[in-house]
Amino acid sequence: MTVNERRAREREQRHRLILAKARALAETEGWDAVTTRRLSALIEYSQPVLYSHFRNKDAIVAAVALEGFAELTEALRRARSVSGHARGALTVAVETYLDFAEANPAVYEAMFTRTVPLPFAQEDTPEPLRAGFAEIEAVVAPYAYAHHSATLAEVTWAAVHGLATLTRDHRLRPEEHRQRVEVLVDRVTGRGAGR
Amino acid sequence: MTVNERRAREREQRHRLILAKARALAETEGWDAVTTRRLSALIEYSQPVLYSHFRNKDAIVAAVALEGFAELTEALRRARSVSGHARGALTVAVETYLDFAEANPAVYEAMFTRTVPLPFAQEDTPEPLRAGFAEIEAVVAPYAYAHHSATLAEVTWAAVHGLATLTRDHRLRPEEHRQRVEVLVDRVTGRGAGR
DNA sequence: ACATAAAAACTAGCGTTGCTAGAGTCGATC
DNA sequence: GATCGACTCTAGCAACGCTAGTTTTTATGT
Repeated sequence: MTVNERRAREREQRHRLILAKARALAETEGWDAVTTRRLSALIEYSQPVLYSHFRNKDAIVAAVALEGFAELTEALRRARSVSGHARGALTVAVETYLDFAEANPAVYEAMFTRTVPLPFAQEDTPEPLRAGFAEIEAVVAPYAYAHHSATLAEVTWAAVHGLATLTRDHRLRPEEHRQRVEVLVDRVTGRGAGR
Repeated sequence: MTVNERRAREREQRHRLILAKARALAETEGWDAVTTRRLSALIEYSQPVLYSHFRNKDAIVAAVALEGFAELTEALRRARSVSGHARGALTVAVETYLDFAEANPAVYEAMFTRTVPLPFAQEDTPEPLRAGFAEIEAVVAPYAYAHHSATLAEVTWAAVHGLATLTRDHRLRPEEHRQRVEVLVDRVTGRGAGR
């Protein structure tokens, strides 16, 4: 059975190679450049090999997206573990999120814009997605007050996600980035009236 | 010269027909179904006719997006004119925005997700876009406090836009929609701490 | 009324896309 | 060393956005 084990290992390796090449190509030239022909050339196999690993091209994008969720979640977790008191923690979390989106635009696009139908907010939500939301909830929980922390987490997530996409599409004034983060943190923490 | 005038009128009519059919098809079957062949069949002309009206397919999507901005702006303007005091006005504005996104998913996709490069937040921003942002700014201005109203407007826009897209992609708990709007309005108005 | 020139719309086709059927090759096992 | 199964490749399909070149239509001048 050791032969089959080696084969499985090699398949696994090639699986990761496909995702790595797809991701790299998407980051450098955009997702439109990620065609099955170019991708198969990059991995040095013929096109049909791709289809022995993934059902179709969308499944490749979805796999890259899932990687992205795991990485973003890990970045948020790390940020939360090193930052001190609560308000600073929220600022760091927001900046971490926005930095990730800016540093990995293609991955972020796969996660949200290329709207691959990943199951969210329901029974069969993949663990990385659930964990990512839990990170956001943890960092805003101190400010939920009368509301549920999950609801505040959803609204905060929406705001940060909105900033990420609108910034990416150059629809906000670039020089005001810092102020926007400040306003966002102020309002989420309930310091809106400037007390 | 009256002949040319008639021709220009007919061209204008066909121009609108193309946009109307493209929009309708996108809303019923999604933008992937809007191919140049299907669209040309719908307007009962051959494909090249499309290219005498628009540079390419993306230009058609962009034109639909611009229509959408004008309509959304008008909806916000109307909402603001009928709603009473400021806090209620913000709630109505948010609901109007989210209703528009939900009622016209394909148009909203053209406006934001199909990231057609429309010039934003700079010199040559088209009027409908500028006017739309002005509507948002007007409704949040009373709560800017120490900050600039434009900055609060950007953050608020991001939050509402985030809610619109995350809701569309089923990434938020559907039954909590109302609570999210309430939390959002609370925080934007600076009532976060529950005063 | 008819010929002519210009304007408009069509047919046909190019290169590229995602995906797949069927042929071919390689390697482990008896 | 032959055989059979697993794996990979070549070749090609239908559909895509877009365009060159031809045909048809339409307004004008005699």
